[in-house]
Amino acid sequence: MVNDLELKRKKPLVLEVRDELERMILGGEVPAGERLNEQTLAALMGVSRAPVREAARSLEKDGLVTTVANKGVYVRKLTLDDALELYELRAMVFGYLCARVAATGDDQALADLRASVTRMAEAAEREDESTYFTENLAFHDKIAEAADSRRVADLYISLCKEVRLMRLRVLSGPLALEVSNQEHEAIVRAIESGDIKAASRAGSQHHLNGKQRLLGTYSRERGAQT
Amino acid sequence: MVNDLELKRKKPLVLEVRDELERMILGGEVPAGERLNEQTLAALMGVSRAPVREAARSLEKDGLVTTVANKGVYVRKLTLDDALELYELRAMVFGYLCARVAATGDDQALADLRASVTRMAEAAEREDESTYFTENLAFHDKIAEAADSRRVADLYISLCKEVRLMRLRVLSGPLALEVSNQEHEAIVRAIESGDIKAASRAGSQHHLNGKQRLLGTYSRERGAQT
DNA sequence: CAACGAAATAATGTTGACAATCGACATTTA
DNA sequence: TAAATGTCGATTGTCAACATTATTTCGTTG
Repeated sequence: MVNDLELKRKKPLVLEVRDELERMILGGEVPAGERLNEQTLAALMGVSRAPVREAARSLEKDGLVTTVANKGVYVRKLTLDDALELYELRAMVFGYLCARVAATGDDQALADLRASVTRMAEAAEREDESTYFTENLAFHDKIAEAADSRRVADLYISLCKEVRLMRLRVLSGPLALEVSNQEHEAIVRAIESGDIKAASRAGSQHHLNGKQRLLGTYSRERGAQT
Repeated sequence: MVNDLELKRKKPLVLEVRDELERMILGGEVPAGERLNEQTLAALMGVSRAPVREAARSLEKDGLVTTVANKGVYVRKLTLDDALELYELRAMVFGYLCARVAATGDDQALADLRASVTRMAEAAEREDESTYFTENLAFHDKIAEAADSRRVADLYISLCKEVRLMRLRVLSGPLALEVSNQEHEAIVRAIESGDIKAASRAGSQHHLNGKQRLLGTYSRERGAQT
């Protein structure tokens, strides 16, 4: 029975640990630059050091931590320049993904994307930033999946997590949500029309605009500080 | 018992194992699709299973192997479509790297690149494919380094290794070497002139041309077979 | 009192052993 | 005979102990 299998879902231990560590890092429970102590974490989760070690190495491949030989693994600390580079890289990769979806996209995936944009529009209307944030992540994941290119999709998802290390709040204020979702709308429209180049451009532009929003946020903060 | 590996223990053991595995895979000693047996490899290198395991996980992040739970790690087998995607992805990333070098490149790096192109020209003249192959890899690595963006450079180098999984010989014949190096020449010239967009275009085009050469190779082989 | 160095401490790196899991083969049964 | 099931062997997953390396502490010395 299917239900039985789902009930006793037994993910490999290392994946459990990995997800927990990722949650702690992206959730901000452990600050950037902090060292992850293997045996402390192992004791905390009630497992041995081996799975923790392996999970940490797995996170390294996603760029969330950096490993220093004989010293340990540290939560990666991004500089502004690092973040800007990530935005540009993401823009390229996302443009590629959008182009692929436009070229090969099936109707089901397209309908999902449409529905997602609608939900985000509603969340933006309500100024519900939390819901918008979650749905926004899901929207981008959907495009990555629909592009049917595991290698590139994994890369893109990894880049998105990496950016989240900075714990930015560039999408705040009702106007920002509105503007951001208009870009989503443009992406979906380009994909629907099957215009590959337009889809690529719309996808890239979305993250390049995000980069500009980030720069705006920083210069504003800097102006407020001084 | 003392072993060769134990003597040169300057580098972390896992890196030694990693490099050895990578050499075996890229060198074609273990065929694509083959499973890597942990304890066999451990015994072969005179170490325990843990470093082998960790090295294998490290190779997974570079896309050289895939891991199946409770079954083991397998040398990744690329389809033609996979390879074509990799070429496009590489083209984007390499274009970005070239643009960065053009924007920030220091004179020393530029001189190195020039010298590298000269050496490749000489190798092409002699029809020395082996030397050209090695120098070609070094040339691309140099650009990745000079771009001063560890994250993207690592990605690019990783993508190049991944492509090598297919063990293609698209660069064979004196004409191919000549043409390929003309593209290198164009890249260096664009970088020297500081023209960022031209550098990006030249870099991308280089790998897109490589993709076309690959397609040509395949259709020719297919034609010969049938 | 500052500076150097050695011992103590704590962390990671490595190892071999044990447990869990999967695939293959043999056995049973309808 | 063929399908279902039980058992076995091999391999990965996990663990606790040991070795090595980095850091800290504290005493000695100039």
